[in-house]
Amino acid sequence: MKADAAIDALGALAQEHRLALFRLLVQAGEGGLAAGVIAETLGVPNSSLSFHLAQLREAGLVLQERQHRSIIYRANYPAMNALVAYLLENCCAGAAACGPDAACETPAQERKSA
Amino acid sequence: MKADAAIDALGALAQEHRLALFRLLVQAGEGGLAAGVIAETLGVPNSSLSFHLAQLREAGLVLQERQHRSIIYRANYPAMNALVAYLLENCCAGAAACGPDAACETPAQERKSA
DNA sequence: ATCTCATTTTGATAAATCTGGAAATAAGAA
DNA sequence: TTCTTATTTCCAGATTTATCAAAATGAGAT
Repeated sequence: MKADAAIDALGALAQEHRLALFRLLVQAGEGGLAAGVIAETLGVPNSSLSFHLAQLREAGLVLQERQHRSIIYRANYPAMNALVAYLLENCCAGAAACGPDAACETPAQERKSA
Repeated sequence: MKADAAIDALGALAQEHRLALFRLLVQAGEGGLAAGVIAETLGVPNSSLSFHLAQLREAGLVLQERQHRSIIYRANYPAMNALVAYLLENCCAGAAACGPDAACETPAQERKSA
């Protein structure tokens, strides 16, 4: 992952409605949710929600697919994984000094290849 | 972690210089780096860097400590861990459907308690 | 073809953010 | 104290972002 992509993704998540929206999709799983359902769940006007969905989609964090009359959105898990990996890259220069709270313990290192 | 804190952290990271700065500190490890060293490394004017350091500090992502004439900044690893955990919370509603690229495999779940 | 529902685009306004020089502050050195 | 170095605060302007009603689009249903 390149810096620009990470900035886009982080910026997309750094907003009240979009963060709630993304977490909603993350928790919804592979089935995803229709735009209208999301708007109602979050209590956001359709036009605003559409704007935020577009931001997340342009950032690569969500995928969209038409299903009958609705458009289904779902979280792009690999993209989220790549973002986390980017943040933790080369954490602590590999030093053992990272400690248990350092976020760069073994699981995080594995995440790099995801 | 609450939504507001996560938004602050994500917003702090969603900027070219701050993302480079944070990653620099993450890779620098517990020793941290002086503000001046960071400014020179990133090629950013002092006043701008100070602004960005303050953003990251207010978001809780970096810690500062005076050392002689310099002020040393270092990454707040537990805060970063909490942010990642917040994003992955209740991923896929615990369904096995997450798959290998779902970012919510076992290591991610462990992250929640960090 | 027409009707209806679901979603997106438009457009205008309001609010927040980034930038960097100059001045101010903080703390050790001479 | 005075000098020097390190960092932050102030300021103004330029850029980006959020909001949402209204109009436009898209795709089944009748």
